Amino acid sequence: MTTGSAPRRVTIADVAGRAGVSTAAVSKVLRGAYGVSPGMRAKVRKAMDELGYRPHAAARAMRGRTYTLGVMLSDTRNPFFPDIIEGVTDQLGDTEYQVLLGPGGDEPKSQARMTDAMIDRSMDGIILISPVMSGAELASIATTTPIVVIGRHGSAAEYDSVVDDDVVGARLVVDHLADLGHRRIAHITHLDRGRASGADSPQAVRAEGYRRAMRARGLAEGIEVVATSFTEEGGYEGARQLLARPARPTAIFAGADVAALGVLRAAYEAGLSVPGDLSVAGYDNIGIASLKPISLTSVDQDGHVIGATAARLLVERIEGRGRSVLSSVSPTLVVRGTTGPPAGRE
Amino acid sequence: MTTGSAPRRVTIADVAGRAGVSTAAVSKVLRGAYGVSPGMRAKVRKAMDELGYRPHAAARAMRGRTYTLGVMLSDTRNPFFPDIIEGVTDQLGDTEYQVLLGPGGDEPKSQARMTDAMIDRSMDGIILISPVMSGAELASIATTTPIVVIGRHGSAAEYDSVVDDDVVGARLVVDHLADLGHRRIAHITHLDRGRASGADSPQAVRAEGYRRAMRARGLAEGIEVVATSFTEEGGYEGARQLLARPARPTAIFAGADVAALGVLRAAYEAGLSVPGDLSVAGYDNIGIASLKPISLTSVDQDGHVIGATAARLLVERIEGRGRSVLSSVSPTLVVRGTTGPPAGRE
DNA sequence: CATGTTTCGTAGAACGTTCTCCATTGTTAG
DNA sequence: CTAACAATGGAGAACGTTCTACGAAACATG
Repeated sequence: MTTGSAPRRVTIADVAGRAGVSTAAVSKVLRGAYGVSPGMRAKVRKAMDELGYRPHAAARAMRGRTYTLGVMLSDTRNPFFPDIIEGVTDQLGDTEYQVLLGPGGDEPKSQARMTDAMIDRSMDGIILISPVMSGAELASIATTTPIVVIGRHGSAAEYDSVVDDDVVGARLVVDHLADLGHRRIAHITHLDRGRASGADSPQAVRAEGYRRAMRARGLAEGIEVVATSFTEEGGYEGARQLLARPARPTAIFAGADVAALGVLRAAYEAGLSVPGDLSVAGYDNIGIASLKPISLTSVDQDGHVIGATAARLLVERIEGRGRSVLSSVSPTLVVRGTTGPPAGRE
Repeated sequence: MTTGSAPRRVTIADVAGRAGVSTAAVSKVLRGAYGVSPGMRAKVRKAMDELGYRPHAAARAMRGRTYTLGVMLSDTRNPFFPDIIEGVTDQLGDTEYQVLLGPGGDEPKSQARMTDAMIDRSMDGIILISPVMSGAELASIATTTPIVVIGRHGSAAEYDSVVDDDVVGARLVVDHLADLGHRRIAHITHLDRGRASGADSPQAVRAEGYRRAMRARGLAEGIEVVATSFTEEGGYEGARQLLARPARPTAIFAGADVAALGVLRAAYEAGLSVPGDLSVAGYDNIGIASLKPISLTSVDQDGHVIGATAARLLVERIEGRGRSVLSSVSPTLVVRGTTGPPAGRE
C-alpha cells in the first residue's frame, strides 16, 4: 500500500515533542535514571506507546550499552550447543539483553575474526564456547569487553569460566566399565590442530582424567589412547585402529558422542556385537544418544545449567563484579544399552 | 600487565592525524568512494595498519551500513540449520559482511521480538528461516529492512524467497515406495500452532504433495495423514496412532527425519522389523540419517545451496535490486536401508 | 525571612562515522 | 592566455542516543 521508501524511525525527540518535555527527560525515563517525577514518567511512557517508539541500538552504542550479548560458537554442528544456548536465553529471559550467535568456525583465525566483529559491534559482553585461542589472546579480548569462557579449564583473572568437570566425567565412565569387569578400556580423543588451546581443552582433560581413573583402578596396563577427531569419521577411524591391534580392547570410551557413533559403525562393520563383543561409551549425551536404535551410554553435561551460569556470570561482570569466578558443573553418567559385561574369557 | 581501564578505541580521526589528512579523506578510502588519489590511498592504508584501526560498527550504523546480516533461527535444534548457515557464511566468505544468528524460538511472538531486535540493531538485511508469521507481518518487516525468507512457499513482492520444492520431494518418496509395491503409504505431518503460516509452510506443502502424488499413482484409497509434530516424540506418537488402525500402513513417510526417528522407535517397540514389516522414509537427510544403525531413506534438500542462494539474494536486494525473486531448489531422494518391498501378502 | 538542601527538568556536548557540498588544483580546448 | 572542466581533498552537518552540568523550583531549617 504505502509506496515510498522506509518511514523514518520514531526517535526520542518525537517522543519528547509529543509529551511536551525535553529529550533528556525521555532518556532518563528510558534508563530508569534518578530525578524523574511519577507524572513525567507516565506522560513519557504514554507518548512512547502511542508512537510505537523503539530505542535505536546503534545510537545507544555510541555512548552507553547496546544490551546485546554475543555467543561465539566454535562449531555449529555440535549438537550440544542448543542446550547451552537455551540455557543462556532462558537465564536472560525477561531482561533487556538480547543474545546473538556468531559462527566462529574451528580455526583460531576465524574465531578471532568473529570476536573482533562482535567487539566492533559494541556488544556488552561475549560468551565463548570452547574457543581455540591462547590464554593470552583471551585475556587481551577481556580487556576490551567482558567475556565468559565455556569449556576451557584454565582459569584467569581477566575473565570468568564455566566448565564441565571432565575429570569426574571420565572417571564415571571408567568406573562404570571397570565395575562391569572390563580391563582393556581404550580412549579416543581429539587431536588439537593449533598449539593454542593445549592442556586447557576439554578433550585433553578428559584424556588425562581417563588415564588417572585407569591408574586409580589399577588398570594402568590397559591404557590406550588414540587421537583422531571428534567427528563420526574420526570415531570410525580411531575404532578401526584400536580394533586392529593385537590385544583388542573390550571397551571404547569415546571423548564425544559423535565419535562414539563412528565407533558403533566400525564395530558393526567388523561384525562385533555391542555390547557383547565391545562396550561403547560417549560423552555429551546428545539427543540421539537416547534413541532406541542407538541407546548410547554417555556422560551428560547439562548444557542448560552451563549456559545459564555463563549468562549469569557475564551479566554480573558487565554490572561491575571485579573478582574472577570459575564455575565447575558436575556431569552425570547415563547408562544405556551400549555398555555391558565383557564376553566370556577374553 | 597494563592496568587501568579499557584503552580508547582507534578512530578515523587518529588515522587521519597520523596520515596527515582529513577524516573525510579517510572515510573515502574506507568506503572506496570516488575522488581519492593512489598516493592518498596508500598513505591512509599505511596509517590504518600501523594503528590497527577497526571501523566502529555502531558509528557506521548512525549514517550508513553496518555490514551485518541477521539470520533468524526458528528452532536451534533442527539439525538442518548448520548446512544453511554454512552456505550463508561460505557465500559471504570474503565480503565485508558479518553474519549473526538470532534464536527466534518457535512462537510468532518471540520470533517477532527477535526480528525487531535485529532491526533495532540496524542490520543491513535479515534471512528468516521458516518463520511462523503471516505474510502481512513479513511484508511489514520488509518495508523497514530487506529480508529473504527460507522455507515458506508463498511469494511476495516485498521480499525474496528460497524454498525447497517440497512437492517434488514428497513425490520422490511416494514414487519410490509405490515402485517397491506399497499401496498403503501413510504420512505424518506437523500441526501448525498459530494460524500464521498456514498453507505456505513446508509441512503443508509436503502433505499436499504427498496427496497429489498418491492420487497420481492411483493410490487415493491409501491416503492417510496424521498431524502431530516434527519431533522424535511427535513421530513416535503419530506412528503409534497409524499402527493401531485396522488397515495398517506398510510404509510411513514422515515429513521430517526427526519424526522418522520416532517412527523407528515405535516400530521397534511394536516388534515390527524395518523395512520388512514397515518401510520408513524421512525428509531433510540430517547427518545421523546416514549412520549405519539408522540408515534412513530420506529426501535431501542441500541446505548449503539454499543458504548460499539466500545470502546472494539478500546482498543483491541490499545493493538495490527492486524486483522480487523466488528461488526453488530441487531436492533429491537418498535411498537407504529403511525402505524395501512390503511383506508377502499384506 | 534568609539560607541550605532536595528534587525535578533542561541545555548541550560528546560518541565515530558518512556524505553533501565547497575550494583548490591541474588539464584541456578554444 | 583564458574559460571550462575534471580530479582531488577538506569542512562540517547530520545520525539518535547518553550523561554531565547547571538552573529553577520546592521544601526544610535556623
